[in-house]
Amino acid sequence: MSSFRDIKADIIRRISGEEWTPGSRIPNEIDLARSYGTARATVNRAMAELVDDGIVERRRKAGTFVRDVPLRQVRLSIPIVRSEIEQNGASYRYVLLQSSIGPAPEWLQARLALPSTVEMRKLSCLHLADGLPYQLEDRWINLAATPAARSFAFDKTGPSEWLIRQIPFSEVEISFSAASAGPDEAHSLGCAVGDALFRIERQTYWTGQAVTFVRLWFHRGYRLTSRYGPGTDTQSAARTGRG
Amino acid sequence: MSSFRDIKADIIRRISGEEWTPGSRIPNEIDLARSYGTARATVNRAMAELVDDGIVERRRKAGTFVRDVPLRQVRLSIPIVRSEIEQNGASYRYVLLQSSIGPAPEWLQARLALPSTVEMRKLSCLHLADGLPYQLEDRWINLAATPAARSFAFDKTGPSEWLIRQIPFSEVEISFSAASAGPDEAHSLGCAVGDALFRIERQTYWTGQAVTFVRLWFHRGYRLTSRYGPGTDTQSAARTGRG
DNA sequence: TGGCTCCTTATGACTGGACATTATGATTGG
DNA sequence: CCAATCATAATGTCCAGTCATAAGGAGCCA
Repeated sequence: MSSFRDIKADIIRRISGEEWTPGSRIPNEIDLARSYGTARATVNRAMAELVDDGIVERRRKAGTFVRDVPLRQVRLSIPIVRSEIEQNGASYRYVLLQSSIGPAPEWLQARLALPSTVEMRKLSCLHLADGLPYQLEDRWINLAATPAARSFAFDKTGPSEWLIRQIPFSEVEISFSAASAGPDEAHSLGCAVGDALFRIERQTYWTGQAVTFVRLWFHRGYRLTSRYGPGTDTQSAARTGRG
Repeated sequence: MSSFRDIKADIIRRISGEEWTPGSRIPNEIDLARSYGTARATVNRAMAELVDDGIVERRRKAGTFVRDVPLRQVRLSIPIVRSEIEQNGASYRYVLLQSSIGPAPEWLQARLALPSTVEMRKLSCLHLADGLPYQLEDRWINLAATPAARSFAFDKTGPSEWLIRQIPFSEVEISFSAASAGPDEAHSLGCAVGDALFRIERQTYWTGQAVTFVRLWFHRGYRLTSRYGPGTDTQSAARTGRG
């Protein structure tokens, strides 16, 4: 009597024990179900998870194959900065630094494939943990896509929390990079000009239209951390690592 | 007649259409199955995916709830640097810069919770794309955990490709950060000292024991990019963005 | 008020069956 | 020898039912 978890674990064991080697084909569901003494659906569920974990590949008619190189993937949960700070046991504070309405800068028009006439709300916000600068948020919101953003104040809570409720199921492109702090970033985040900062950029689309672009500058020493493995469900956490 | 995909899409539609608002409870599986004219298992499968996507939360006896704030998560596939380069249409070249055997430095002993007597293989490798430095790999391998690493040459292929076959199903902690290039990094990657570089650090455990630690320094301007959304399966790609 | 037990309810898992879908590989025809 | 065709084998999905599991909540008792 095996659960789908037992079956999954057993298959991983047999792969790591080199009984089934990378590239090779493993028995079909019917045979496996017989050998484990379960229904085929149970084997199928175990297999579906192995596919999801990037350990095997399946093709109809062809069969199930051990991936030549196991696909290493992390699931990162991108936290709302407020929760991230509060989960670290620090007090959260939000400051709106700057707010204006106008056309998008040229690089942003190009990046989001926007017509040059589009008006955008530009915001600069600072998120603080225990009074120390934690994240600087440079945000542009397309007013043609979310007109409600024209008049909303954004003086109490950041635009991220507001936007996530306006457009919960958007298409997102996110990118991680490193960049040197310019004068503005250095001033806001309390670091030196030229310091290496971790940066996330995210552009959000809703029904094909660009809704918002954000550039998040994290404080010096920030790291985004995640654990993963075959057994454990992947969890991620952000650590400040200040000092 | 609805498939689990139809059901999933319909539920997303009803949440985004504010029929079911964040925090509220949605009907139980039996009622939903009746209303969609399917078996409960089909509704269950749709729900399981919604949980996986971070859109709803489920608790036995309590029911299924629309998450107050949808969990934004990205699935990043961490590419083998060789494939990453070749997929970008560039030629891959590998150079072993330095190799030695000795005790682990103190910071690494602390970080991996190793006894100070442990011997490690230390490697420095450079991965090039079209002849340009792409990634600098500083690698430590615990020889007590993988004795075979003592004598392997690592002159043709990098240790990552070798290790992934030795220990395919390991527990991993991965972290992303930004750091300034020191003299070594600047020299190897052909950038200036102090340049902001994107950095990945990864420590790998096998049956509770630390096997290897690696610090990957990416060339200036590197970004790790991923797209995700409710419909699309998440895909990730790395772009060099040189220039 | 506070804490304990126990019933109930909703999800989670599994069964043994069925039909749908597809890509493969063999067969056939030019 | 190549290309089109087709049977088939494997996965993918679904059904109707059963049993397992966890936790909310009512009721009880101190």
